[in-house]
Amino acid sequence: MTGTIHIVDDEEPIRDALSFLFDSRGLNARGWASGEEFLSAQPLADCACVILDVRMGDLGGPEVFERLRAMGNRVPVIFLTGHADVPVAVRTLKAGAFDFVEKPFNDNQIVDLALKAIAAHEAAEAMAAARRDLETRRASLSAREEEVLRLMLQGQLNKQIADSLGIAMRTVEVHRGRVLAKMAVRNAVELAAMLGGD
Amino acid sequence: MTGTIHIVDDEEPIRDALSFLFDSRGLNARGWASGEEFLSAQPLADCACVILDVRMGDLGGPEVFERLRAMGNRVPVIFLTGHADVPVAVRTLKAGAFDFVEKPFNDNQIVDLALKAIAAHEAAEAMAAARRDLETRRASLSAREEEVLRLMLQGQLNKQIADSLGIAMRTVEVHRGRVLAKMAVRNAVELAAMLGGD
DNA sequence: GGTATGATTGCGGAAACCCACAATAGCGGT
DNA sequence: ACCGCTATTGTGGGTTTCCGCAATCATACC
Repeated sequence: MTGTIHIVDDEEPIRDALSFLFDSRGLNARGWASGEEFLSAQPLADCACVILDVRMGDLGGPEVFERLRAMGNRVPVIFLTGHADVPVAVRTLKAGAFDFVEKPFNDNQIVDLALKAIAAHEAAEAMAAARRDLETRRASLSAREEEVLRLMLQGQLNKQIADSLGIAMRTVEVHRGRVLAKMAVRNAVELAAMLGGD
Repeated sequence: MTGTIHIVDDEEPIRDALSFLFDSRGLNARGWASGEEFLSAQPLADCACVILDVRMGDLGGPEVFERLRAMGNRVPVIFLTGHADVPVAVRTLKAGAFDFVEKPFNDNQIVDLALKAIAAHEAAEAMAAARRDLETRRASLSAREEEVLRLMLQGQLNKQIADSLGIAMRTVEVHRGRVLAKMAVRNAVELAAMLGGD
């Protein structure tokens, strides 16, 4: 496992307890006393998981969560709360939080949750990386090539594509060849299998 | 919009208020005084949306939800609760509930939520129906045809598939043709676009 | 024993795909 | 004017797909 578990809570005893807990399980953890402190500690590249207290001084957990997402960070977030705040729980979960736990929490449960979050995120990251790779490749296509790609994915024959675009079949063949090369696949089937119906 | 909005709550005033509310918006709604009553009113085929109170006599909302899911019903469920029960909210949302609302609720909010739930479910249903259609078709393939299908999706040529399976290319061609026919597509690209990397 | 289903293979051919080589043309930047 | 990039089209040819016609074989079921 790579990355650090970041604990953001304004109560030092909680931070210390969680830090100690994760350390004792061989997990790399670090505490922060406020949302501002955590967020300004850029870069947050080594985030494996973030544990956020809901109620903190200026910046509450949900706000920190929102800012993380706003800056494109997809790290899994587990909320801790000492108050039975259902609307906040619902909102954060629907916004993509991994879990929402009431204090006092169970040690094993929290560790388990963090591990699950990290595992799920890593799996999602692998998928996302593959997807980004495809997107990057696809972005390198010229406008015409992109058009041809779309029609290819609809299962159209070169001749039909040529008619749709009002160009010669030979031209379509050339575009098609370039598309396959740029997308790093050997044939249209592989391409369609990766891109699906997008 | 098709189907009825089912309201399951042991408090008659709430049922009546919600029924009246939905009726006044031109939505078809019906109330039930208990989970048992609702569940035993088979078939539940015309469910567009279910609104469940969390705490009810014998069978609580979460249990009703669980049973619905256990019997394969994917209808969107909105929970209502009079008590700030965070763990239940978290559990039900993670189990796929559409939303979790605290009483007292806002009339417009509830209607809006129900409409959103129904719209989302209908969209999901359309996707699921297409998927089921594919699954059904795929299930009609013979074992050999399924093998050939898999290798086709990997972008392998007939010759390579023939080598992989240790059979003649002509045989692969026959299987391939039958696969395309049974899956109701015109070529391998269409097939791959629908099935993706499955 | 008869029948049905599915796997297997061959022959031959039309249509489609893929590509190397070659050429023309427009557009934007130096 | 020259260069780089892209679109465009043609010729020719090897490869692959798709399919009709025909046949053999095994398994399972009546």
